[in-house]
Amino acid sequence: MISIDTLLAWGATYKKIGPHETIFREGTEGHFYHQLVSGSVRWINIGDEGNEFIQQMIEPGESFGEYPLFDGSVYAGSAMSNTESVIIRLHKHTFRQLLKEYPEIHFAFTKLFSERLRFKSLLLKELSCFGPEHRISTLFNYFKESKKNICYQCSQIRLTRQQIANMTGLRVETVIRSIKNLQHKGELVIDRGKIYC
Amino acid sequence: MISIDTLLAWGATYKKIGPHETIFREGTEGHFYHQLVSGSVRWINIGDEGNEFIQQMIEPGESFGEYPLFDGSVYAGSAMSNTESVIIRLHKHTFRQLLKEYPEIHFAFTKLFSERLRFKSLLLKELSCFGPEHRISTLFNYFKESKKNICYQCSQIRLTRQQIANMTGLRVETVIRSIKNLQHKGELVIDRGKIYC
DNA sequence: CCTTGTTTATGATTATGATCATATCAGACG
DNA sequence: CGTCTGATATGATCATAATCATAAACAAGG
Repeated sequence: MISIDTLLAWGATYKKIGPHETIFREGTEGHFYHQLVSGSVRWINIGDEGNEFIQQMIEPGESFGEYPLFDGSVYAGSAMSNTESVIIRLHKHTFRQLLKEYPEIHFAFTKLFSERLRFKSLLLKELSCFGPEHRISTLFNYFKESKKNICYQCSQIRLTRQQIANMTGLRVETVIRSIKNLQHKGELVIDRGKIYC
Repeated sequence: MISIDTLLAWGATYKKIGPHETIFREGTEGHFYHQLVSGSVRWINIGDEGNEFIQQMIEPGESFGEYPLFDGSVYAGSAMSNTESVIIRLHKHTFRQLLKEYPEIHFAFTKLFSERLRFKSLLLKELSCFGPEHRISTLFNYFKESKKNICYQCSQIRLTRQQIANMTGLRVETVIRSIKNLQHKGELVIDRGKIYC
């Protein structure tokens, strides 16, 4: 979102994260702007029986955990690393100063929020109105258009079926069976378990 | 969101809307900033068999349909009036000029977006991880805290069971039965069909 | 090449919310 | 006051995804 140079100039610091580590926890106060430099992070909620809902998979260059910086409330979800990762952090106060200094960066954030709201609205509509196959199909289309969680050369979905389940409110088995059905309908291709669409 | 005076000074115009009218339609281009002055509007998606998902009930003073103003894409849902309403509109271009002129208004919008993202994240978590009673209970708690869709004197929920169903991805009958259960558990009170919590 | 752990796959059974069918209630209005 | 309409209520049945159980495939590492 923000160039590394700008962040460093404003006093941001790097932080190295091991695999399967918690970066921040739902319900706690947030004092930092976070941006992923390398690796992979997921932003999740955890239900009663430890079941996970993935709100977003964060890819290098993307920011995460921003709500507290704008509305002053606590984190709405937890951030966990999938692999060894590097993040860059900036203090909340400095971040807000930076936005005031650079209105164009502020507008970029409003645009980002707009797109995220759009995606969450889409997902809500899906979870509420449609069955498994439709949900998965819509999710894949979104990945394709936004070039997220997908290899942009070979169109391979870079998520496990468990992760897809955790993004659509379904169980692994249902995802596996639904994807099979979508293959039979010719909507996608499965080769050695890998999904291409 | 923005004071009527400011809006008028920048050339906004009033528009009167009859009951059950469409203000804008999902998938079409958006050229206006909309703010509800009086009446009631809902922002919805419509599924395959005409079933409705209510993304938001808009109350006087609130703005709606802003995504296209920021990310340049089409409307993510349709806006329909529930009752006779009055809205005030400002051209997209003028709106963006206004934001540049008043950074504090821009920050107010970022905050609003933050809160909306927070709510949508919460709902997604609910739809994905929890059953009917939990969903409804969480929704009511949100109404209580945010003072939305609730009479702030008597705590009466100002929504029909059908509308609650359309916000939680459930059917009316399920909502009716779940609310009954919540009453038995003492989580709320039902009097002549009205829900108090 | 074999071993180990994770991911994908598939069948059988079950539980839950959707659906269908009807009935009752509350409020508005002439 | 009766009439009408939209909302709430309740029982019976059904369909679908969850759950449980188990197996096969694949990737990584020595």
